[in-house]
Amino acid sequence: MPELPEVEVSRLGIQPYLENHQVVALNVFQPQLRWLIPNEAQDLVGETIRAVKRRSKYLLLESDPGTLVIHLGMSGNLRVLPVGSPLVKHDHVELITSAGQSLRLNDPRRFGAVLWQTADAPLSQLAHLGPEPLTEDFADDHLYIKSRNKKAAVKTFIMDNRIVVGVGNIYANEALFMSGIDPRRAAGGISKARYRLLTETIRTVLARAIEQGGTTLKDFSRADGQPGYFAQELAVYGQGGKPCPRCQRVLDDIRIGQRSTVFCKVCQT
DNA sequence: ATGTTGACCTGTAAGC
DNA sequence: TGCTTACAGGTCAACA
Repeated sequence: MPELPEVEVSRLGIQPYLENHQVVALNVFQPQLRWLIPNEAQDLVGETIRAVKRRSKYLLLESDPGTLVIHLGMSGNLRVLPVGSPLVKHDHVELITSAGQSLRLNDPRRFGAVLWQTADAPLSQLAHLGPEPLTEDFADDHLYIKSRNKKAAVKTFIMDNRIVVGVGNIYANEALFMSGIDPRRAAGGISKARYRLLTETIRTVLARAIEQGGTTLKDFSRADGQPGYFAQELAVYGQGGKPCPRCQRVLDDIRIGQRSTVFCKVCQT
């Protein structure tokens, strides 16, 4: 569900309620998410959350003894509510702060995760991630250099977290359309100039989506329950069979790596 | 090594 | 009205 913009919107929404606040309780109603929630996560109770950060699509609640790591998977959502608000179906975890707020993780499909990381036990999930697309680490020629001799489709390539993080299916489709690149092309056969354009497009589309509060397709919402408004700016995602916004030809809807891929055979080469 | 596929799980919509 | 199938924002392990 959430790609980088939606995770960042969630981070911005929960940060004021968590940062510099003490954790009073971590209540687990369903420990079996993507992985079993470790008992060590209870080490957060009694600690002060020093910072709320993000790496890739992982949210990081940092305290002195360790970091609570939250991933929203495909259907996860975070809300901040007053303590005692009624639980709803698929509320799996709640974190209660000394300010009387309850952070709720709701995740119908349970592909999300809650993990605990310490200096002694770094998480493998965070170990081999590529650069953050909205920082200097995502260099202009990074994609070009990494793609040489790669035969996989360029869409699969930019969705690979080892190459660059945070580009999920929505924004991969959008960025490739905006760059005029056919998503089926082998990553290794694309020019340096086109990768520079794609790099810039990935930066701008992600930043724009964050500005708009993310993309709400069905169930994503901000921590205050409000939807994001980027869905109305989507050019191709979910628009298969409709006219291309640029040339009016019918948009193709195919599968690449088991993910729906929408593109224009005229505008994307 | 690289590329591809199945698996995890629930909800919803479409087709018969 | 059912029942079955396909698909959905992600990622990881197991294969060829």
